[in-house]
Amino acid sequence: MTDKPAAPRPTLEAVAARAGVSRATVSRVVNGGAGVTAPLASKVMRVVEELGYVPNRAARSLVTRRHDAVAVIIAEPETRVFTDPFFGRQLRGISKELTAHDSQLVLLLVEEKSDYARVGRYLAGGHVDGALVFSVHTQDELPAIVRASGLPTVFGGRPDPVEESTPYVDCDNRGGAREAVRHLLSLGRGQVAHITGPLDQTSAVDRLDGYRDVVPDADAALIAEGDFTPEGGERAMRELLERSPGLDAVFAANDLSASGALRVLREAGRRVPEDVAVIGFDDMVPLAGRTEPPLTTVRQDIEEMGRMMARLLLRSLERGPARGAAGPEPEADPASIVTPTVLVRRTSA
Amino acid sequence: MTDKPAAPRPTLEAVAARAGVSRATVSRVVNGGAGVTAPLASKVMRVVEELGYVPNRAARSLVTRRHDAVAVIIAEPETRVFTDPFFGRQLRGISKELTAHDSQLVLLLVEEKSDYARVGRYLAGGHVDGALVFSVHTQDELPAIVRASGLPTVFGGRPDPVEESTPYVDCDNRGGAREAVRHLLSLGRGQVAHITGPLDQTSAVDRLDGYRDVVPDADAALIAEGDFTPEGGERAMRELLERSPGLDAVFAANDLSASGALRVLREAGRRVPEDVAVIGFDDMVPLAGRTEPPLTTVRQDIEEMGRMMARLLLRSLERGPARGAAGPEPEADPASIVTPTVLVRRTSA
DNA sequence: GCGGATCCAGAAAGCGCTCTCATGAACGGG
DNA sequence: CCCGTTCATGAGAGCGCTTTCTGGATCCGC
Repeated sequence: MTDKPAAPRPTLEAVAARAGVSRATVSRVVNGGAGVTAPLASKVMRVVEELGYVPNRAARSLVTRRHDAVAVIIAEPETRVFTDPFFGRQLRGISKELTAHDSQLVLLLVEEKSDYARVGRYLAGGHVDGALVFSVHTQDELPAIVRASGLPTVFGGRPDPVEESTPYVDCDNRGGAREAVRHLLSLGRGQVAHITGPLDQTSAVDRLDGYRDVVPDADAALIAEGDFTPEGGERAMRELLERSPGLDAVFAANDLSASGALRVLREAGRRVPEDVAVIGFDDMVPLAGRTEPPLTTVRQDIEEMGRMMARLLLRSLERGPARGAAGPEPEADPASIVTPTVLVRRTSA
Repeated sequence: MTDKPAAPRPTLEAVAARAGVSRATVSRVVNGGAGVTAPLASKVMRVVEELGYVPNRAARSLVTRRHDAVAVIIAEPETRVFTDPFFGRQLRGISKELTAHDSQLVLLLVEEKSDYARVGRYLAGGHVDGALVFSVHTQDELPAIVRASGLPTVFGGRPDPVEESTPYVDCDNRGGAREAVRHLLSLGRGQVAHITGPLDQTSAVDRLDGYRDVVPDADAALIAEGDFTPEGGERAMRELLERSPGLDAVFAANDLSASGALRVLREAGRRVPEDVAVIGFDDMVPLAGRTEPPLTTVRQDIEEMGRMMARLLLRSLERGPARGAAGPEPEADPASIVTPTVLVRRTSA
């Protein structure tokens, strides 16, 4: 009838008593064992094992002021978040890196502006050691809110404007776009159109810039604004066909728009790639390989980007969070990272 | 030159001093203000506001033994995790619900069996109040490990075997499958084939069972094993075409396999839906609406399932975690929830 | 108008841990 | 063989908070 009295988890005290040493010694052993003689250390370890002792994180961070936890903030109102495996892949990279450093991942999903205050409060509350923030919209208030917390931060995707103090990790949107357009040119296409993404996102702007780098004198009629959705891609493609019936290639700012473009081209009786070559961006799984025809696209290593974000953050944490001016070697802030992209050739171009 | 001395966050003590009351009073106000006279309370609140006081969670949980945090454990070796927006959508539902209850979401991504021990340790370490676990494989050790922690838990997807003590939330896989197959029958199809998922996952088994419920006497040649991937779907479809050339309908266990089946059917010169009707499962965005032709499929409300998992867990937390036998009203454990599915008709069937 | 019940506020004891500091043993040099 | 070091260990303070317990004021009924 009487249950076990809820098996109280063993404390440092308990381990110390059982091993016949002081709490301080057990603490030292648990934290790496520096300055404890081997025989004593192994004795303590045995007791730790035996009792199944696990340190109480709350007690520990109360005194160390470290939490071994970082917040991952994903702010995306509805669209894209998780429609697209993008964030998932990124999370995976982050998780791997954090786990390796014995840090926890606290996930904060933000959907509405009204959540911003909550996030700010949480960060200011000092429950985590740092933050990884996904902010893709220009003129977003989130970066400022996060900065106000004073927490070491790394952005995913280039924020706008860029602040020297907070590094970011992004793929080479501009370079990837250039490569895509150059490839279309190398195929002998003379009228390369571009379907942009929503231009309030830096990635969309950068891809457009890359396109312009290669065809600086492109007719404005060859550029149509999309929104990273299949429907937007369809709309843009229809526009383009009307304005520039002679086009023979399309570079879409992402795979989703490209899939929409593909559909419209098919309906219009244009063969891909014979009449019109198409290239997307992202190499989105499982979409890109399953379109009709399979999509040539620019791939970014999303998981690796996540891992880099975490690595960057952890490194700045090691150097002590927000160290004052007293720090001996200023040791430059870790710089932002731009990862390379690679053109994946399939059938559409 | 001299930086501000790192602006120490105000403590309860500071607020108390400033408001001219004791720490205890401030604590009471911060935690709801029960038993404090209105004028005093509002005075304290003003100071809290003024100083931007945020309680230190570590200190609080040290004494309350609550953490206002829930672990979300996603165990999927490579495949599917985040290739598929499934978990992302689920996370969103969970996040919304937890946020509303002021709880944190600690994400634990598990890739290999070797990570299981780490998870077990983390849970046993008592850093979270409960756990939400995604466990779809039969005979997986994870459920046992999680149960060993003694933490209140809710599973996502029916675990196998089911334990009375830990509820789960799943969609009505079997019922959804039945509806799909019945729909095919109602279209006048007489030879309905089935491409299964990997049969070590309960969802795949349940969908197969649903298929069998409707066509109990189906020829074994009409069933081919897939693995929830497009490639598996292609393989299975080819097999089926060879074994049962007369088939006129296919129910694929998920949209990904259905997309593979579609491709093989097209190559084989079978028109969809005229010659062969096809139905998938999941209503996976953005795939299902973009296949050729658009896929008829069984939709499950993933986000809602996530929200329900969180709600179930929070409810059992409110009733006190792992209350002993002394609890006055046993108040039945929250029961598992099976959410309904809905058939989404597009073009393929 | 007095005694007892009621209620609000404060004092103080920890929660489990880390870390500084003091202590004493072991050691080596003169 | 003694003294100054060095180094491993233990004692104890305290991180910021909640919560019991207690004191004192207020209120009610008789």
